[in-house]
Amino acid sequence: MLINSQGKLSHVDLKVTFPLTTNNMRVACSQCNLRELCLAVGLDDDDLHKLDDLVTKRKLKRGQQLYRAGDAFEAIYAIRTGFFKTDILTEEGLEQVTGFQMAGEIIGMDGISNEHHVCNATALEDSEVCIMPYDQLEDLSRSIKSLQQQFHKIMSREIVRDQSLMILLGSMRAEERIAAFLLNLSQRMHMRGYSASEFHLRMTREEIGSYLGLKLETVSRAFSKFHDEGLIGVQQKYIRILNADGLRALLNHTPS
Amino acid sequence: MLINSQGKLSHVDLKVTFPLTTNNMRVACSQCNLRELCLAVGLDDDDLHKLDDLVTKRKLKRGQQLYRAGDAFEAIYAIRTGFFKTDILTEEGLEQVTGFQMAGEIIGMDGISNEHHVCNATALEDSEVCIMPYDQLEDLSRSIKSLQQQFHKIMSREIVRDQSLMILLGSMRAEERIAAFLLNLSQRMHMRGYSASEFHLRMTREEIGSYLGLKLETVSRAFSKFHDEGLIGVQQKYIRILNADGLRALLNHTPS
DNA sequence: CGTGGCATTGAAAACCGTCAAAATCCGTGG
DNA sequence: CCACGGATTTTGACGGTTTTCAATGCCACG
Repeated sequence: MLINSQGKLSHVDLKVTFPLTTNNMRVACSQCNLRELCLAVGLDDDDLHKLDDLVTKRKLKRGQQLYRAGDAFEAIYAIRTGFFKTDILTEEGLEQVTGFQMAGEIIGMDGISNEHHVCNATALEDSEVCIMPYDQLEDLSRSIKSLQQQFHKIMSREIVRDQSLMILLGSMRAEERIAAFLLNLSQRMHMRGYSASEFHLRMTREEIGSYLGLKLETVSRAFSKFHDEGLIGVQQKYIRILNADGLRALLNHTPS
Repeated sequence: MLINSQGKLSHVDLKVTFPLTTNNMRVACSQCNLRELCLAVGLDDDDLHKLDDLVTKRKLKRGQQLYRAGDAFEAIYAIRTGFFKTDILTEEGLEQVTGFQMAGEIIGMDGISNEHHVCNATALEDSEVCIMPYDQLEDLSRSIKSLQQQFHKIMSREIVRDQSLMILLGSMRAEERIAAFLLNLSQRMHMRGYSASEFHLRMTREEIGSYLGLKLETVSRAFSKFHDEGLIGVQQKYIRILNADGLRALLNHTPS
């Protein structure tokens, strides 16, 4: 039974996801309840089993890194459970968070271009990933058209996601960014069957700020302001969305 | 002979690039002097000809749009000559530039994810593109491994590029952003055989500002300041890089 | 029960945006 | 070829937003 780390039962249809082979590092895409989010979209049973054959899994403790900038690129990863951040160390030694990823999302594609990863991927809670060796995935996607298409869509989606963030960073004020961030998190939790209206942040204020191009104090102040206005409940990392429309309203009319 | 729109001769090895077929919309990747930047990297002659067969070309006048947000996604495009911008209209009706693209670069991959383009692509000078119908390209890349690999690398490079811009937008000050922008342009001109130290900007101050998350006045002020400091020469859109190391120095030590 | 990381809050300063006016450029048409 | 008009750019003064610096408080964890 899929339980997230808060002990909250997911709404999605859940089945015990046992390995299909004797090797307990194996995992079956065909049995995975995240397959509609993942590379497995659109694959028939036969092809799903071929995908199964190249996937292994790995558990990570909170704080562990899945890969680091500079590591040779060998695989892309599908998050089965848990929560990750990706970040880059700038030349001045500052950390910049480039994304937060949750179950069903694919990470590591930054490494394809020069065969080395350009960012770090760190588990922000105990997590489990599917490892998909890239050369095998390439081979398989030449023989399975729908796998090829899905892979391309996932890469393209990453491009589009990055562009949304560029717009956020390039054109929104601090409070707009934070409202957008909360609404985005809320929606992604909801898509995965969790409550859209209350959740635990897995990251610090500093990591949120780094992601949004703001200082941690600014993030904290915006949370406090939203709290005072009755838009959200804030108790440290526990967030309740009390007035989602109110948050959305902050995004629409440009105040200036 | 490849002449750019300023009449400046490119340094790269140049040949007359005649169409290989009677259809003068055809164009030969095998004869293209940009093939080392494009999808054709790593293809042998035989495979190059297969790629030739699916490529057509199109000319655009300055100001014409190659595709618009919402258009059905049909093809990706390699820029043969000219200069483009991609931008998105935000919900509030503000334009946000997401990139400037020049010869040898591939655009349109944002459309793969939902089969519609999410941004507009506009020629900033008279330009010519290679049209690569996406379904045919997918088919071909299933039969040519090196084409598949190159295509994946190009998509990944786009992801990495977007992440660099996220870092710029998230962690740099106005003058750092503009120094980085000028150095990036300079380097890309140089890679294409043009002078790294003098070039014409194809875009307005407002478009630069939109791209960098700044207002046009801030861009103008930074140009003036760099000019006063002897780092660059500025005459409207004509830019000379007088002290590239000085510009780079602005990026390294964080002033605060 | 203390310790250290994390978060909150305040005050002051820096940075960039806004508004406004003038200058320059470019394309067009006379 | 030159004059005109609109778009673009430059520059200044001011104000708002966010950062910076600093101090305090909170919580989780050993």
